[in-house]
Amino acid sequence: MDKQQILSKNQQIIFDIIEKAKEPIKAYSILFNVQKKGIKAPLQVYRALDKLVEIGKIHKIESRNSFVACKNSNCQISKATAFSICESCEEVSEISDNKLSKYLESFQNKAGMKFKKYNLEFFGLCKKCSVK
Amino acid sequence: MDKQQILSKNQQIIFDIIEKAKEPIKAYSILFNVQKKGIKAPLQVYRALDKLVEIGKIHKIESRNSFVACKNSNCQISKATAFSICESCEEVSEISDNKLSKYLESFQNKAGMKFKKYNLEFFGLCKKCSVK
DNA sequence: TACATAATGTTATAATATAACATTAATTAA
DNA sequence: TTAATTAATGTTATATTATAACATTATGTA
Ligand SMILES: [Zn+2]
Ligand SMILES: [Zn+2]
Ligand SMILES: [Zn+2]
Ligand SMILES: [Zn+2]
Repeated sequence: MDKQQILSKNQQIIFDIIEKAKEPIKAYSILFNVQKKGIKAPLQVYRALDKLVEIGKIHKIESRNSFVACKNSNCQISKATAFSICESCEEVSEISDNKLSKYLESFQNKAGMKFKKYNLEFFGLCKKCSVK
Repeated sequence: MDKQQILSKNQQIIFDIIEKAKEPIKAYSILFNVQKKGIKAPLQVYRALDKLVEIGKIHKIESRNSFVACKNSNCQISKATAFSICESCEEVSEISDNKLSKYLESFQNKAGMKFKKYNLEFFGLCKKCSVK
């Protein structure tokens, strides 16, 4: 429940950038943004990203290779994530829907595999783009 | 409903390899496999992959950057896909579950965005790996 | 045939991500 | 409070994934 976590220097710098960004942001765009702060190598960015994903402060949008800050207090440490993605303007929102997450968390496939995690990405046109 | 489609030479070669593979296969692994058949450049592979995804003969496993043949006659032209992924052995299966797809196809988020497509990836341990 | 569209071939390069190894900082436990 | 352990950082090089740009050939259609 409690996501509180002390971030290291690089983790904090990189998290701040992702949180301030209004749209998903890519690793090398983050790298470009933090070079003035002394983070010079891709690996420094990727390590911070890995950790931030692990502790659920950010999520990776897999279909876009980009990252967003978590907007959802109950996506249990990044184990259950759902997003809507506009295929026109690329706007991404994290979906917070209790019924949906309950449904997916309890989903059992025929092979009886027990799931620990899921990621769901919906694609379509956002309201703005669908009137154009 | 009818996925029948005549494939071009490169598309057929690449589809055959993906279909024969028992596990998800990556673009450059496909490239390696088809070099003896005269397909020499990444772009030739990626173009065939794009087309095969578009017509629903294969799907991309986004979290793995790999491709599998569709095993499911009713995942309407790749618009609605769900997979289970074992985090230990990386086995991937396409989930075919009518209730799940009905549920997700009719899902409406709060922003009222109309979805045309979704992709869902479940992660866990397959039966084999969970007894280890 | 002629026109349009789809697919192919080719070279170069962009974008995304990790390996390997050395060093420093923070945490834990004797 | 020091030693041991673990987490984070720094750095260089390289691996992996994907697309741009342009020329050519094949296929479908009027
Ligand atoms: Zn979240
Ligand atoms: Zn939009
Ligand atoms: Zn399918
Ligand atoms: Zn397994």
